[in-house]
Amino acid sequence: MKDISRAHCPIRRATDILTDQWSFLILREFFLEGRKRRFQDLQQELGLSPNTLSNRLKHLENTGILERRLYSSHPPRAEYVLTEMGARFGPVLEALYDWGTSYPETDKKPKSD
Amino acid sequence: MKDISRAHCPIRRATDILTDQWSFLILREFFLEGRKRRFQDLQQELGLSPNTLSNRLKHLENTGILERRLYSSHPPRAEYVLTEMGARFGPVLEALYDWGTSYPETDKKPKSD
DNA sequence: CGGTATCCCTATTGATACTG
DNA sequence: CAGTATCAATAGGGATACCG
Repeated sequence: MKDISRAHCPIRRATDILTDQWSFLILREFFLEGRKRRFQDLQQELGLSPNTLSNRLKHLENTGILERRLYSSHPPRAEYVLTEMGARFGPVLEALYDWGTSYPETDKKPKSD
Repeated sequence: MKDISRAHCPIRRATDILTDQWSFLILREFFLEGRKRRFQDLQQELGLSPNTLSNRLKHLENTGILERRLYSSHPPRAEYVLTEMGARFGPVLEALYDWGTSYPETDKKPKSD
């Protein structure tokens, strides 16, 4: 592994933004389903409450990972798209996917402590 | 990006285990500082309270990512080491490191929403 | 359709003191 | 040294109803 310094650590910067229950999974939808996602799409795909989704989307917007585009307000039509920074997140998800794939499903149980 | 299905998604498996504030950063110490870490090392390196560290270490132990080795109880001497599964986490941290490196420090502020 | 507004619950975290 | 015990604050999250 390359030189990772603790001061201003890039991993710390990443986890400060992303370590809630949903952010990784929201971003995953953009790589799995398409670059443009709508509020209702995400809600159905992920099965989370609208207020939670709203909070997380705003957070990802404020941190420059997603961009919100409002096309009409009546009826409302909004789309969320990955920014440059958001698009660069693909390799992280791939690495996480690979790791998760090799995680044993049965002999160790997540969240059971 | 490869085929990522939502049912039994490996990324979901990963985030179920790791999306708290500290787990990524604890694991990072094992790649940055060495494969064997002691309780006090981690506490000083990360600057978290002992109960929080204790909780997270137990969680990582229960999920098969770290192994705890107790060598003597008086004075106590314990070491935490990466399991096979834990060692495979390196690429994820590297990808996250790369992403974090390209994250702009100034124009967008994490955790400020 | 794309959200807000409430209400409420729980997990995570910090601070601090203490123990074998 | 390696934790545990308490106490308390707070952020994340679910459920539900509602709004423009």
